[in-house]
Amino acid sequence: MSSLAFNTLNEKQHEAVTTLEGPILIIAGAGSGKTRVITYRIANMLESGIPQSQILALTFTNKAAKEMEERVKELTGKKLQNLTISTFHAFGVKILRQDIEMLGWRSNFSIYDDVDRNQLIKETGRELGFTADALDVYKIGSLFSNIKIGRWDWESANDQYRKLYEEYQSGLKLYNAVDFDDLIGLPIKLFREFPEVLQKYRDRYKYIMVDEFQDTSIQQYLLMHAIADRNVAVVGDDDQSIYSWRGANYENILMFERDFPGVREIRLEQNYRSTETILAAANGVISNNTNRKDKALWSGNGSGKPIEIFMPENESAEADFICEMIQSLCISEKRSYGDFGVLIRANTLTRAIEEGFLQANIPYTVSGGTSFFQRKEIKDIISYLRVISNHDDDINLLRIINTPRRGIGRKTIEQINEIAKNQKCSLWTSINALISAQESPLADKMKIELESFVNMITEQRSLLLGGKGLAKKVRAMVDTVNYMDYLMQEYQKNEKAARFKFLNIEHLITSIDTWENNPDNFDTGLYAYLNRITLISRDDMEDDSLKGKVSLMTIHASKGLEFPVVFIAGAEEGLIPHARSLEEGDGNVEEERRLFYVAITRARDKLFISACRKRRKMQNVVDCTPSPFLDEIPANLVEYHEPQGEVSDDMALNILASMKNKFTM
DNA sequence: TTTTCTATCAGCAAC
DNA sequence: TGATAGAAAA
Repeated sequence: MSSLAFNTLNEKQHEAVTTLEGPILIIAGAGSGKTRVITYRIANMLESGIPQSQILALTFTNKAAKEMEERVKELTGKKLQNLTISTFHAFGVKILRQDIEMLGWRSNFSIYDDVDRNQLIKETGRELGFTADALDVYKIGSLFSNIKIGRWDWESANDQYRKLYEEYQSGLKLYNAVDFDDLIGLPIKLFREFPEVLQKYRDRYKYIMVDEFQDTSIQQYLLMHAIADRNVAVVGDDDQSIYSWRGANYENILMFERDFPGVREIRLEQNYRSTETILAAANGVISNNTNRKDKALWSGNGSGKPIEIFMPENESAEADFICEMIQSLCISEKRSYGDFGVLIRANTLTRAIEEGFLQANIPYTVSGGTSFFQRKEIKDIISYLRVISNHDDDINLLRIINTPRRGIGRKTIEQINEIAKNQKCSLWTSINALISAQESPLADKMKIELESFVNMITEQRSLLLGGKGLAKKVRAMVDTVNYMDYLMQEYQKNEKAARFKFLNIEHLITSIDTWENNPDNFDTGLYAYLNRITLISRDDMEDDSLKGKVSLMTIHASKGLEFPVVFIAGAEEGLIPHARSLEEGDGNVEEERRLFYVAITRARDKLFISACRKRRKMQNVVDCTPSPFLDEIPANLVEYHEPQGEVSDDMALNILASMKNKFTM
């Protein structure tokens, strides 16, 4: 008898969980128990005797992958050593580490994130003699990305950057590095050119699942399609497609039906998450979209409380409002801080709200934005590790060669670069050539500096690559390079900042420690660690730290999550829909609406929305209008709190007191 | 030649 | 507000 509690599934869910053979398309509305269906389905496969090694589940975020794995582990009580649950990108890395040598890279290649990529574009562009205004790396970066993911081609794009693109590509190869888009693109290339490699994967994976299918790009679809035989289950919801700017293409659903004949479609339409009020609001909004599959999402959770819309004077009043609400709900409804999610459209909006939290002493975590791993001090340390593991990684070498300051400045680097360019070699090789050259153009002093840098890296390499205890060794390395002294010196005038950065590094080392002591982790080497962290952009390093804290994040980052109480802050025209999306055409407005829909449907019990009347933008204060989407919420579900005009402090306190009263009843 | 200081510019979403 | 490029100072 199966130990799985199938009786807790509804009829449709049950169908999805027990249909293991053949292609299926699961249309899963918001809150319809999608994650549950996927985890039960995997557990069911395992119970039916399908070996772990044959199962491949692809997700969008690390968070989702991790959560899925944990839930399957709970359900089955098994060790999951051979089960592959990973993000598309992590799966790509896995393939490339195995076989990238066939494409001319070495298997210890570095993975460049956007910052690294833009840096490389800038360097390459300068060499090619682009002027500063033609070298908008942000734009060029996204152009290149769009080319790589197959959204644009050179016919339609701006040709003047074509040469730069080619140089950029050969730069990557020279430095033994790949960028994020390559993590999907190169495996496809590998499969095309070396069918025997593809066959390995086709032989292994017999059951494939894809989560958030509406957000997969054409390339990701192709990667999946290359491996898949016919037992493929894709799960998605076209109303929650919010990544078209990253190449998501909901026409993949049509392609899927074409490429896999006999698709069985299963619709999950019962929402288990939200109150009827919240769901009706969401449905009211999304029904304004023309381009969608019609759906009848319903909830049996009772009508619940009305949605409240506030119009604070400015962003700091908004922050105060959110803080007050959270604190009064903690008392009146015995909520804990972990019950709240505060959602925003753009990372720049976090500041005011964070300040509010700090002032009110409310514990919180921010995810997305300048994530932990994007912080300068963390990137520096990671750059050391990357150069230690891959000497030819020029971008990371440049980052650290003079950090902390070693007196190796622009002129010296130019000379190194010159040699590298002439010899078509990496900077590392070029430095070594300079050191051992008899007649060198460099001053002796510089030679000594460079030599000690090279020796330090080489020494660290032999230390870090052998044996156990990575965390300890990293700490020793940080000491060896005197990084802490460097911080103190650089931030003399701002001791707080220095202390903060100091702590971040401690944090990093602790996280390495927990990582290597995790019993589920069999490879605790440096490569494995670097492998893992390049793909983590959100701070899902410590799960337990999330408990008891208010979550502050972008709407994009909130996908797949839920909170008992949700605040949507900054619901203003120009933010949602974002001003940029209006410039680009009306398809984008529909995506903005879907984004707003995703935000609403994160809420279980109660939803607050706020739209400021004025907001600081850059240096000046701008008048704001509420988002037009607010009018699309049926009026009977909403309590509007109109602005009172200028409110004196006394009055504000009174209003607060009465609000608190209302919630203590 | 390298470091430090000052002025200027620009800001959507993420693996 | 932060990052970055160019100018002045060491």
